Amino acid sequence: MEIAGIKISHPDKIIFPDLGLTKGEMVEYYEKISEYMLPHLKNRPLTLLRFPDGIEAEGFHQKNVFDYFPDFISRVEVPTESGNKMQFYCDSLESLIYFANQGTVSFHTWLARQDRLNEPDKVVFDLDPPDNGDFEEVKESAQLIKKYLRKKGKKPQLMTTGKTGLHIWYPAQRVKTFDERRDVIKSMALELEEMYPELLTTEVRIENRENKIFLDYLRNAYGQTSVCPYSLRSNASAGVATPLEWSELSAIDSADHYTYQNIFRRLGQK
DNA sequence: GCTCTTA
DNA sequence: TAAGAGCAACGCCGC
DNA sequence: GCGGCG
Ligand SMILES: [Mn+2]
Ligand SMILES: [Mn+2]
Repeated sequence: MEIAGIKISHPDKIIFPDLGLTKGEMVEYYEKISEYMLPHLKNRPLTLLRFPDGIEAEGFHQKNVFDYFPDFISRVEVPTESGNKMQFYCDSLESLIYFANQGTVSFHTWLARQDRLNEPDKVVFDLDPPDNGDFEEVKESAQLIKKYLRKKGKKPQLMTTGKTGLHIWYPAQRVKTFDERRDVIKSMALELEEMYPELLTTEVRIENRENKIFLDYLRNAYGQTSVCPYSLRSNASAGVATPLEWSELSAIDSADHYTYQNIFRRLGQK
């Protein structure tokens, strides 16, 4: 098996046991989704979530390039607390298929692009419901946050994460650093928590969240990542992070409404 | 998935 | 020859 | 400075 010039190893290996979904099928998924996904990946440093032995085995995160990565993988030097690291991004079908063949199930991207690492072009509010949380409350929270952001003149967008939560994000001009945006973003999150105290919490410590939805505004910082649109997720249903129109939200009953199995039906009809 | 270390 | 380890640590928060 | 968190 060969896709985009990449020789696919062990195409019959099972990656998602509950669905019987194989590595070959996963790679084909990323080939088919590439026209939708690549624009979101382009120029954004990445964290790969790799499960070479399937999602029920131990996986690992990867953010630094391995020596054996081929030359066509685009590199970017990233300053960190512990020194400069050579990281990478995905800007072609070839690299997307290469990463998938490496056992990558999920792609998590920066909110800033490779050429200006400290100036985000997106602001994200990540809604993380508690274990056994009610998805209807996540939907309600998303609508309330949408209304709040619109009142502030923003253009909030919606995405299912493919697991249990939703993302609400809006585009930003690359004129401020993460640090320069932090105070405003944090005060919006705190105000939302104050407006809807039954629904939302910004408590970092789980034991203080009282089973409310964690309004995770902390993604909006240097070096942090969140799941990329159209990435598969490492859950049994092979959920897909799916951008939605706001009008579609009422008809959705879970964050993994769209999956490997039905995402192309949706994209076909759009 | 792949490499490197150690046995 | 094979088994086992490593592969993210970073940035933030609140204490 | 440290543990917790994603
Ligand atoms: Mn989340
Ligand atoms: Mn989160």
